Amino acid sequence: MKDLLYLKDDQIKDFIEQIFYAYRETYSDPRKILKKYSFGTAHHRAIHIIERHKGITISGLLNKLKITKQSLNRVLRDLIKNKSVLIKKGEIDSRQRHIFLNEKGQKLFDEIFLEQKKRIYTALKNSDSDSVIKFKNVLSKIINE
Amino acid sequence: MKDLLYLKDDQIKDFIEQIFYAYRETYSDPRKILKKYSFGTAHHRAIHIIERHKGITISGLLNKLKITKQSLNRVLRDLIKNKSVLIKKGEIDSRQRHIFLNEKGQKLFDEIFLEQKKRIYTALKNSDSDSVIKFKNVLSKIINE
DNA sequence: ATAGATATGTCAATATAACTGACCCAAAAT
DNA sequence: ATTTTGGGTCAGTTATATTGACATATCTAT
Repeated sequence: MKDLLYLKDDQIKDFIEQIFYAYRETYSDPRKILKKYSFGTAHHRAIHIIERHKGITISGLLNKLKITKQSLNRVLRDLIKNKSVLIKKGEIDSRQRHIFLNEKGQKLFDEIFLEQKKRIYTALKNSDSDSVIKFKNVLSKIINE
Repeated sequence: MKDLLYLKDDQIKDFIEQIFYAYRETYSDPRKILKKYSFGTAHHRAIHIIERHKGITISGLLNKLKITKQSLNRVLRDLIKNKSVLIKKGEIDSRQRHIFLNEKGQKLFDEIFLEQKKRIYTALKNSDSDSVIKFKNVLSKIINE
């Protein structure tokens, strides 16, 4: 058994602070781009998850975003109106809606991502692959509960 | 030169998604406690930074939180009213205000932290010390720009 | 001593993104 | 046939941020 010095409260407090900064900076980078389309971070988060989980259902998206369906509805309405997002009725279960980015939405995502990527890319480029793997592992553990 | 496979866009997109989850979960854990005191996450973030940077000035706090002074003012007013936070005039530069948690504020911080700590503690406990060091390093690089 | 810069405080209006609660319909599951 | 599930929507409210304008005290530099 190691001494677990790295589990000291101060270290944990630092992580809590750093996670806040990492999130804030990562998601504030593309705000100018979003503003061009009159979108905010709420739209960004939805677009991001839709791009990563193509065809996700409404309830699937709700589970990832952890917001109310009323909140999601407003965001999706904006994205649909803008023709960035496309909704398809489920073929198996026609109550369900499957959500996709269409061409316009994908272009918007790409533009956002290009901006947002810089920060992460630079950080990873200056780290070795073992660090990146371990970063990913710890991050996963923080999320998984 | 390695192949840098770990810098593929999909990996970066995953990180962007995971950083969002990590932040959201870490900061939503203590919401019930905050609600007892009629505080929200804005108060929480301020308390956290004040605890980690005792005696920080208003402008120092603004630089860390990256909000406007009007926003911070509302939060600080609540915390002062609640007697969780104490403001001292600067001795060297009396324009400055130094911000501290007083006993009540420290107790509140401790209560919040106890709840919030669980998630991080568990994640770190299940990682080796090398992983924790490397997690910290990559996280720092993400923040530093 | 005075002029300008800095640190902070505050009023007012507005924007964004979330919430609660109450309903509704259509389709699936029992 | 009834209940449950997936989704949609109206209305009102809350939390947290913004912009812009100004005010005051104190420090710095000339």
